[in-house]
Amino acid sequence: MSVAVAELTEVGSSAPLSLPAVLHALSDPVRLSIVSQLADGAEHSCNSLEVSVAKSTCSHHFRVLREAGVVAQRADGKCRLNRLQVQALEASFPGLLDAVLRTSQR
Amino acid sequence: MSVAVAELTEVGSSAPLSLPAVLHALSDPVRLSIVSQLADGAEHSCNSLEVSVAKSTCSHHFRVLREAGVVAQRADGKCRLNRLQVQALEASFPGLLDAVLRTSQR
DNA sequence: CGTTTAGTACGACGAGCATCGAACTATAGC
DNA sequence: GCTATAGTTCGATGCTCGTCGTACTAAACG
Repeated sequence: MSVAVAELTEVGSSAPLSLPAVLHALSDPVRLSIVSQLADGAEHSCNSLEVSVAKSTCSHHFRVLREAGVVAQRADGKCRLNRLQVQALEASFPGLLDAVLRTSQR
Repeated sequence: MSVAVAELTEVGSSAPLSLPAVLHALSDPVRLSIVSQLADGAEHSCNSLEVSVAKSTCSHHFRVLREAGVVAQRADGKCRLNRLQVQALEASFPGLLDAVLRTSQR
């Protein structure tokens, strides 16, 4: 079982982006909090975010977000920098991210 | 086991409306299809909608949608008429329903 | 090289979910 | 009253999910 080459440098930029998958990714409070903290447009490492779960659980949530195409991850030294896939989401589901962020950030 | 009185006339108009719950309700393809078919603003009975699952499964999905505050149900003769809770959703999560419907209806 | 730091992968566990068929309730029509 | 129609409720089943601890990988720092 070989791993896609792209996964080593950049993940999350070429998925079909299914609406149910995106909605499911956003339907968990922890993941919603992550997305909310990523909404400043900057890149954040995993542990620079405030999450209330164990490290492995956090990694799991990032994977769900990645596989749904909500976030992208980039290796930087010993950190992984995450950022919201704003443009891709906006292209597939215009207005959705804004609507979610507007109410979850409050 | 007594049933709440309100359930016989009207359900779904006084819930706190949690964003994760709404997103979860919308994250299932069958429920997304139901919501999409309800998007004309009219009331539809359960079996007037095109769903690909058994009657009991359909009933289950309507319950999830109801409990999340996405739809409301009203008894009418031997039918239950369902309608989208457009105003309540718009009040709590402005733009969300539009964003979801715009892409799921296509 | 050894150690710390950042994150992933792997089971494991318990809870929840989508699905079904069958039984039940209630309304409508004959 | 009987029957058909419309939904709900009730297990049961199998899958998925969120959570955790532990083990692992890889980069940085001494």
